[in-house]
Amino acid sequence: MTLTAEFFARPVLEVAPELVGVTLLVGGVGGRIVEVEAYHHTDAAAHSFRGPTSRNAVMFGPPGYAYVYRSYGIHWCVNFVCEPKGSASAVLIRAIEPTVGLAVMRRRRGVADVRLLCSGPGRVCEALGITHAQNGLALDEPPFVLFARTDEVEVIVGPRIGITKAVEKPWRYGLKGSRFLSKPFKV
DNA sequence: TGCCCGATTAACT
DNA sequence: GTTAATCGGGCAA
Repeated sequence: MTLTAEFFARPVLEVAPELVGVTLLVGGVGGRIVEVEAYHHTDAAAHSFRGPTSRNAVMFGPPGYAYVYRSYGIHWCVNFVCEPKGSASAVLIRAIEPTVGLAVMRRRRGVADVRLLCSGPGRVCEALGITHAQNGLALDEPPFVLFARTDEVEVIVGPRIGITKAVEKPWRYGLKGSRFLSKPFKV
């Protein structure tokens, strides 16, 4: 079962934990999402907090689209836009358990260790070949494919990583016990 | 226009 | 543990 736009047209705090365990492929390469973070437009840490700009325009559009931005001038990071159009809320994909296209991902990343392929938002984009070229593309059309969870998963919650505003909000979600998290969750 | 800083990563000591 | 790489957004002047 693949995910469609309706899946994303709900509150971001509801969608984010449900993305843990979902399989993401880009151009036939990817794996199971094990870590995400939610960003809401009323949240000082969100790019959309200060209103629309050319960079974050996709966040202000309809749900079910990819928002890709450049991080620290070096890396790409990918978000899935949620909620009704205009809410400007999205889920950052922070880590994936690589399952499909291991050889392609190893070549793109230049590392052999499977645990280092997709454990971090910049690493996910490099391994899956996501760049500015995918900004604004629909998540239910090629090159994107999203497969719904097939089993129940246990999701753990904690504060988000790498931000300086709204640090206390527990809007990071992870797959319990996964070896592929970007950082461990505090017990 | 200029300056500071960031939803990061890898390579250092 | 610290720091360089590298650039666009946001804000002050």
